[in-house]
Amino acid sequence: MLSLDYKDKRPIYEQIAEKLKELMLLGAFPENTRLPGVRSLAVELAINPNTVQRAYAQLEREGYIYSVKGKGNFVAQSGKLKELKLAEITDRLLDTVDHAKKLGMSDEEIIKLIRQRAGGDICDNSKRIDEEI
Amino acid sequence: MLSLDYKDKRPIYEQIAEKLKELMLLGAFPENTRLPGVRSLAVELAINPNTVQRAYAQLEREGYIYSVKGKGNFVAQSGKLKELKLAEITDRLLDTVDHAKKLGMSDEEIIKLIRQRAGGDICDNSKRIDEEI
Amino acid sequence: MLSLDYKDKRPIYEQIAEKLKELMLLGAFPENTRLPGVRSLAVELAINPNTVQRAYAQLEREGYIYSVKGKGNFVAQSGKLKELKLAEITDRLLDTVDHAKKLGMSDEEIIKLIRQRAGGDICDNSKRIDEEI
Amino acid sequence: MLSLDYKDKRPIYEQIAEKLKELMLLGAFPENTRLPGVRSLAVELAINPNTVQRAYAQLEREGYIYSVKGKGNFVAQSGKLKELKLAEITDRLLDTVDHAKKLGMSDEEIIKLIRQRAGGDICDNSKRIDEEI
DNA sequence: GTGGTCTAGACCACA
DNA sequence: GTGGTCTAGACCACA
Repeated sequence: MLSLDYKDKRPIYEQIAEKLKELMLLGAFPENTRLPGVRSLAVELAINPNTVQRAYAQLEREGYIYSVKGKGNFVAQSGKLKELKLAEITDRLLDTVDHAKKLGMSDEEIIKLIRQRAGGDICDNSKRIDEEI
Repeated sequence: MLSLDYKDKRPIYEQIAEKLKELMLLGAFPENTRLPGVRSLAVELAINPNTVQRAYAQLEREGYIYSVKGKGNFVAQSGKLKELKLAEITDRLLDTVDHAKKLGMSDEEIIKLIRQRAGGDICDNSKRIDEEI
Repeated sequence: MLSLDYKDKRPIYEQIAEKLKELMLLGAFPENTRLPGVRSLAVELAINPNTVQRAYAQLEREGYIYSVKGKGNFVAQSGKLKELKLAEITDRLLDTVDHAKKLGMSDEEIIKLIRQRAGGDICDNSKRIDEEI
Repeated sequence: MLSLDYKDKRPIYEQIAEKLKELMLLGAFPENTRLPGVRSLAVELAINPNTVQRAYAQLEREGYIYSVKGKGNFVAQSGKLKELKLAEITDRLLDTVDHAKKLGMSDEEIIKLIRQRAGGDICDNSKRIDEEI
């Protein structure tokens, strides 16, 4: 279910959190689904339970899951997840765009780069772009 | 000239390297300018010379500067810097775009988000695509 | 397991890296084998842990090993090692051949020298070319 | 006449020695030619006279030049130079070949690599090579 | 325990 | 003076 990459520089607990986050944001679990228990996941991944616990703690702190004492950890409401997903993506986009701009790149140059990378050239029927800015 | 953030998770040497990188990529120094000496920068930042040394070593490995024994550390050719700048930006863009796509977003949705953030909304003749989020 | 040469001009960390590189390229370790810990190797070689750390850091940068925080340093995939080995050898060959050519030697003269050194003399139907030296 | 590369990791005095060596080995100077004076070469290269002196000292130690007190430094006999040239090249070749062999490569594989690099394939009219070894 | 970072202080080669 | 290397010793995050 989850695969770890020990060559990855990020700590194991963060990789687990990240992977679970992705699965939840992609809608892989219905809301309120119970996640695998700390111990069973630890066994499955052949790692220390503390490490799994740490991953779950982080996910809870960020609002992706909620824990019920003695019951387990559960996936948050799907409304909440959608909100987190949008925030996650826009935050990262903003960061990257800000960085590119700080180095002197314009919005249109950035978009051009994305288009080149994507291979497609969908919006090329628009009028000369720069005159509108 | 440089400021350190001790709350930052990243190691000091990396912060220094990062900041200097930015300055160089922005063209803040003419090529072949001598950077502050290992010891003098250490005094200025109130840190150990070894830490500065480490930052400089990393910058040299990455091609941003070259060091001359007994003379100092010098900014690389501006041609080389431009090349590194483009690589740096596109790498980061790719990462972000990949991440957004992994979460189920299309190229056009990504571009739309950037446009919204930028304030402009040029390519709005495309169909509505945001309903999915 | 490793021996240091203090008469050698090269820094200790580089000697260590070099020796380990050789062992790995020769296939002395299965892939993913754990290398000796930073501290234990330091004790064994009677040097400072930082120096070992530096050697390991360089090997990691060059792709020979990967390090896992809290676990240790591990030998890279043997596929990766083979690739590095070929690169290492051809780089060095190129350098040497370039140097010999810069001093006015032809490819065939170079090959002849290697054959002489190797003991064999297979391609001796070529014209005499050594008169120039 | 001589150009320095400050990005080169080797010390300046070694670069000078190397360049002069090359010129002499290529026969650029008649034997017993007087080399430029320490001070004048230092001025020309905009470096410290000590550095030039060091280069000359090394060349003398290796037999490429001889110095006459109060007169200057002179190119060695061309017989001596030829001998040094051959030694220089074969030494380096031996080193490289030994290294490649230590990593498990055969003489013929090495020669093949050189041929590939050279682009030419001169000796291919010989019979199957491996059966002769 | 293990690697990663940092400090304080030293010595060396080079310029 | 300047960068490069090394030591001794400390602290932290992670497992």
